[in-house]
Amino acid sequence: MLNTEEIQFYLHLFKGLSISDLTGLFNMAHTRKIPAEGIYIQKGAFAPKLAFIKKGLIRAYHLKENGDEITLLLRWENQFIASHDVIILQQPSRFTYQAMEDTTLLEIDYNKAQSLLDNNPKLSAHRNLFLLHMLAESLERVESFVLLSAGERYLKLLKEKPDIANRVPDKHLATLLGITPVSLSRIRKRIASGHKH
Amino acid sequence: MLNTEEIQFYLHLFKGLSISDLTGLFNMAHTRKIPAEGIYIQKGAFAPKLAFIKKGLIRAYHLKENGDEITLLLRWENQFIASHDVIILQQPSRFTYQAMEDTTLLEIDYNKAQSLLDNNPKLSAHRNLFLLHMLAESLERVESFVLLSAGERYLKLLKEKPDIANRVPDKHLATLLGITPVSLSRIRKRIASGHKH
DNA sequence: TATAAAAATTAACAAAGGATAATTAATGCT
DNA sequence: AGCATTAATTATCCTTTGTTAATTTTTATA
Repeated sequence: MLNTEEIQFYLHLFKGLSISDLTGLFNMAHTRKIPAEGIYIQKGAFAPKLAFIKKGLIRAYHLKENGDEITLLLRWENQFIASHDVIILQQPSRFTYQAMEDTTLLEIDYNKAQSLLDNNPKLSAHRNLFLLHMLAESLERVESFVLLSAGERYLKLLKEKPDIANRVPDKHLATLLGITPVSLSRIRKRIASGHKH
Repeated sequence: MLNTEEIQFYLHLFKGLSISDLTGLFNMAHTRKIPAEGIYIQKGAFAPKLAFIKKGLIRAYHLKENGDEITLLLRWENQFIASHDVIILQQPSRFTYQAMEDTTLLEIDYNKAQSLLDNNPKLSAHRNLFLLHMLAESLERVESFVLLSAGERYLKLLKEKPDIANRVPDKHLATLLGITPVSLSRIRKRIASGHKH
């Protein structure tokens, strides 16, 4: 299922884990391909699945009554993606998860993975590190809303993920930053004209 | 160190844990009292400590160049408090943690706790649940910035923690919500005058 | 390449928010 | 209780953002 190159890659990514630790996980994983614009998790879905993004980009969005979409989350290659409603809150997903590009996932049943991780201290320790990392990410995003202006949040996003602007329409970046597409367009204009923010 | 009533309380709080699981943790914990206005973690501090708030309220804030304070976090009784800079990012705390009331903490050395948890699967599983819970909390706060207006965020805060308004000055609630105290005052006026949002 | 569709920009106006300062209210302290 | 300090509100003015709609640009596709 995995070739030598991939094994090397994952051993490096999950450093500290042995090949046998990894193979247990990979044996219960399967590859899933989502075409661009395809839906990975439908709003209302309740299947506890966790996926590693090998390639591509997934967007989670909320659908407003008037039909407008608000993007809550973008996840890309080498990140994990899951509905936190399903996994953490154990409720149907309030959001829809859509591929923005042709996307390849390594998908795993969360409950099965759980029991495997629970019985392997080394894997448990890694899960712990991953959770801490995701918590830090989320806290940093909260900070950006409290401490930064919309323009500063936009610049920060571009700095941290420069290719995002070529992979996701600005209108989705705008709602991700908590503003409207029109407002982001004005911010971009201000930035382009050398203005401070 | 703990009386029967407290043991009952903690067994219920950390349900699924045995008394022996708990005592191991409590034996390495010590009580710390912070008077109102006192500092728990100074900006720049690097001590890896984790505390359970038995009583009181802690505020984490950022100090701007002009002297203004921006509140990032409020934590109260029966919640854990730690500098995520120190614990997760392993860097000196960028924020100051200050008690808003006379506060009683059960404090533990994070590194010592870690090794104890690492060697006890039941405790590890609980740590995992706590991390998931904190992640959910943080994600929900991100959602509130993306999906709600400032007024809606304020009403949501009051609904989830009604006594907060009597325990923390509005100016701190304002910056916690990402707005200025003046703006919160206007929002309160709009709400009082029966307006929508 | 031509055409249709979607995205981005711009405009105009209204609403909300930020900055500053003055005023009023609440709180703390001796 | 009286006084000083701090918090909250209000006012003014200016900036930013939201809303809607028109226009331009880009992208996708026949």
